[in-house]
Amino acid sequence: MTQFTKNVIEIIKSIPYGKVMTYGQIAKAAGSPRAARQVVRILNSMSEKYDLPWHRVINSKGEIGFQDEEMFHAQKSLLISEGVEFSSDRAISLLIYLWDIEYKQY
DNA sequence: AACATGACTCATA
DNA sequence: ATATGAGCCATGT
Repeated sequence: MTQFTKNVIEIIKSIPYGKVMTYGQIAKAAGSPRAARQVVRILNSMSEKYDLPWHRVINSKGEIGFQDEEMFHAQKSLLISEGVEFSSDRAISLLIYLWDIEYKQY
């Protein structure tokens, strides 16, 4: 396991209930600013094994990234159950997204 | 035009 | 079988 992967897993696990982070932000915080795609891959292949709160990870536009309808609804349901509000079909509300913007200060 | 993002996809170890 | 790096490429800034 690379250090980057460890960091990514740790960071995703640290996302609080009802909050979200973006792929790119996780990559940056894990030490590899342009590795958003690797974060995607890690989520895809390791979410179950490492018990990650995968539903709290979204794209840089504040939207759910899934194309697959089934997965899209699964993620949306989980977020709604945590009190996350949506401003449109795919995008979460600014209020929740602010946490990610704050995180970018670090 | 250059650069950033990305629930991709593939080859390799 | 799992983990990793990298390439393709559309979309948007």
